[in-house]
Amino acid sequence: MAKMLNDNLHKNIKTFKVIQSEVQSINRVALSVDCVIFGFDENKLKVLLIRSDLKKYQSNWSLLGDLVKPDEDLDTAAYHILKQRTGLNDVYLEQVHTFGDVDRHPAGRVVTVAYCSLINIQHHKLNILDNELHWHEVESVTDLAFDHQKIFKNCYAWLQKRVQEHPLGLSLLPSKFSLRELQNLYESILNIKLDRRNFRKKFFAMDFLVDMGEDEQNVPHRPGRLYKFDYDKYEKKKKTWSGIDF
Amino acid sequence: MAKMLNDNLHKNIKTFKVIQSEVQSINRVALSVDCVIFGFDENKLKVLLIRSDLKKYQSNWSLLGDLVKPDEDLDTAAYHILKQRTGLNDVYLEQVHTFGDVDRHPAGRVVTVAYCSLINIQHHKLNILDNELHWHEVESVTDLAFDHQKIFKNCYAWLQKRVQEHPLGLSLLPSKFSLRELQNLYESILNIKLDRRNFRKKFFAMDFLVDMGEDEQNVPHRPGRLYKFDYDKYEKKKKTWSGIDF
DNA sequence: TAGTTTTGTGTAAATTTTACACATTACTAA
DNA sequence: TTAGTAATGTGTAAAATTTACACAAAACTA
Repeated sequence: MAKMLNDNLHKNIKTFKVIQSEVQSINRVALSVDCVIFGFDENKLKVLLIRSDLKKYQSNWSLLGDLVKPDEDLDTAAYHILKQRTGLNDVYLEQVHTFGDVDRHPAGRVVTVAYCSLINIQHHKLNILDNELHWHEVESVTDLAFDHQKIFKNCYAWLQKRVQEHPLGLSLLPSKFSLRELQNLYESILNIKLDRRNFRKKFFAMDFLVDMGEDEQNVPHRPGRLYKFDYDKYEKKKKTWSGIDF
Repeated sequence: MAKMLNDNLHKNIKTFKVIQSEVQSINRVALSVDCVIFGFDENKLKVLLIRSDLKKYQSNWSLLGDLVKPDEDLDTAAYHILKQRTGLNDVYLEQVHTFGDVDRHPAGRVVTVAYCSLINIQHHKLNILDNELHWHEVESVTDLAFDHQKIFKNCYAWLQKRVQEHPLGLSLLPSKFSLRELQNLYESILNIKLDRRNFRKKFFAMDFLVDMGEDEQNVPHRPGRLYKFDYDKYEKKKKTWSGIDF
């Protein structure tokens, strides 16, 4: 019995060493994170891009990314990029997909984890002019560097789907917003027109909007009422069953 | 002008070399794929697990995974695992999430990309007894090795959501199935009871079921009609707008 | 003060979802 | 053969949700 335990122990140690050597040796790849940072301005959905490191003076834009350090969690690495580029702290960030085709990057095997982030475009302004950063309308994003066009397309599709089932889209607006702003947001993201009365009815029925008792300022027309979104209430009510439908 | 081009060229080459050295040197991690393989048998949703490599004789199960080779695409690596473990070729496989916390694996930094796979449990039978593989009811899956419990939980939740909006669940059934089997499947995955008449009405209304003109065999009661799912039709009709609802 | 633009509101029709029961079929066991 | 069992197959009425649609009021502009 003691022998058997001993055997097992040796076997375990041996197996562990095999795994450890595999992990430490040749079977390793470079890992990066790329952030698709969405913003909303002038009633347009926009994405933050940077001039590609490579071919710096050609017209190739790319997503904001960086290599993941060996002592850095994936999510942390993505947050770092956001912090560094936008100066923002509490942003909506969600992992979307990992792209790992062998030949996706010219510098060798680099696997990249794509994140989507949604920020209120008013809140930063900084760190933009310094660098080679620019906001681009999503419709006009073409010819990104590497496989970034594919990554972007994937993330944009993800957003269009996600925004219908989760209130993440509201991260693109100021914390106080009018129903018109909200509707414009959805219309821009989804690229559709919605009926104004039905849109309101829908959102009021969800019962997550809190009337702020204030109206819009400085609009050249009748000002609309301002609301905020009650995330706590949403978290409590979150539904798991939406019905089979495809 | 020629000088400027030359400068740019040098700058590009320099930048490229910096990136290349970063990619090739220290900033690398081991990468694995882990497959959550779902099956459906005896009206239960099941998952295929293997005894952990480490602690081989303790009761620790783990997901099926392997390191990704430097010349292997991620999806390919996941397919390899399925092929190797189940002998199956054309299985439903989809990437779900990447787990990359620094300390998630005892053997060092290993980032893992989780895939979900859905297979028809009848079709393999093979490669099971040879190894330390077993089908486990999803409800009784606890204490998986490493962070596999977390990965499994994430993938199971993903399946419950995904199955409501996409017909991937049908991959768990034989190609010809009765409506009872289909309903049992949904009830098991979602852990709910559904009204039989409304369930039928729903599926017939979707209009993707093709009547095979055959009935069930060897059932100890009145046999039900067999149908298959028309994937081509589904692909054409796929909806993008499901309505804002959360 | 007239014109422009946008807000805020309700209702009727159509569609979808829900709840619910009974006759029929095939097998099993006495 | 027959009674019992277990599942199939089917329809309808009520409730809830979604859709289409128009006009008065508010704020600004010229």
